[in-house]
Amino acid sequence: MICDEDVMSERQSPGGQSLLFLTDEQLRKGIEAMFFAYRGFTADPDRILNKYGYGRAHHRALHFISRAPGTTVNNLLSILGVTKQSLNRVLRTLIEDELVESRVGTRDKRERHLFLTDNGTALEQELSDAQRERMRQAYREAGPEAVQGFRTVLEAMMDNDMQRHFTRMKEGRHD
Amino acid sequence: MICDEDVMSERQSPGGQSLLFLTDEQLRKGIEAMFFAYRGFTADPDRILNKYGYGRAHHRALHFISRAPGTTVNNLLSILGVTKQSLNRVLRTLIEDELVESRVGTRDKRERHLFLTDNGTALEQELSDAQRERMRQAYREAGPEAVQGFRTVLEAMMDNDMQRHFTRMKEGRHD
DNA sequence: CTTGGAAAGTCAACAACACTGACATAAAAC
DNA sequence: GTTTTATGTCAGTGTTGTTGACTTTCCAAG
Repeated sequence: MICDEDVMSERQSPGGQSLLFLTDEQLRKGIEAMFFAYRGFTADPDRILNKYGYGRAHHRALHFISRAPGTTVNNLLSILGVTKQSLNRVLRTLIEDELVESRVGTRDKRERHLFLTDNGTALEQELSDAQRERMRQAYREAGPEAVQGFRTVLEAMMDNDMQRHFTRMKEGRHD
Repeated sequence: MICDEDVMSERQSPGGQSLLFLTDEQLRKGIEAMFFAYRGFTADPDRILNKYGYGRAHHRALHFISRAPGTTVNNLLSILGVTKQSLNRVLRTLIEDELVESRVGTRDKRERHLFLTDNGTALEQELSDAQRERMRQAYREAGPEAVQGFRTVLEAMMDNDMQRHFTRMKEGRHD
């Protein structure tokens, strides 16, 4: 599929550290791969969401509430990187449809803590199952070393803020 | 950053082929990495596009016309995976603004072949430079093996149609 | 206790970008 | 000569994002 010279020209410097010679062509291929892959990445959930009359924004909210149950609206805002008005529109419909529950904070009553209801959990599962299945397939095809590299490059591609969120997520911290 | 056990559980079967044990947790991390990374991937071009009053759709059109000069509208449609109405809105403004030139086909006069003008090439360069710089940075940080893996997983994540387009693109075929 | 400011929610207006459906024109294909 | 293909266009709609203005709630500092 992808031959070595296709991906990267590499030379060994005297000091032992490897210098990379990345041509514009090789970088452009990476860009296109990212574009096409993201389409695949979202295709399955999009189909399911459409079935229920929801959009990608609903998926994202469900995903991160599922990952960090009890998260506040503000925390979700900073993870998703949208305005509160935009998030609020989505949250409102999810709460109205009883997929998400908003509980007033005990320590700070201004804050709303978000949880998935049983229905919410069910939809999140359906979406997640589809997306994970595609991921699992890709991982299986590519093999373990490829997956390691995949994750490493993706992490290096994030903004600092996103890296922070990603790391906190990995560590199970979501306060 | 990412420890081995974090990414994938691997066992060596007697036959020598490695079996992968992918937990939902590991797959979810991959999903989140993809989400955050794509934001970083588009952040720089988005800033530039905003400056000129264009959007992501204009970038995509410019990119693929630059990659496949003389491509037809139909080809572009199938690459981008949008409706002709959606693409047409974008193309019209790019042609009006003299970033893209549309030439009637010689062999088949129904077809329009698309080319970047000098101005179009300039903007495409500006966008591409920013995106390639981020890509280069990520590749450098991650190292050559990681890049190989990155590309392999991305390709496995694409739909078949997208894989076809991607392969044709790689081979420089765009007829 | 009062007040400043943070957190959350709401309303209105708007823009980008996707969609569907219908229709028009030109040219190739049969 | 009819049909199909490629392209373009008009109108309407929906999701998701934006800004700006405003209110309510409530913690915390003075």
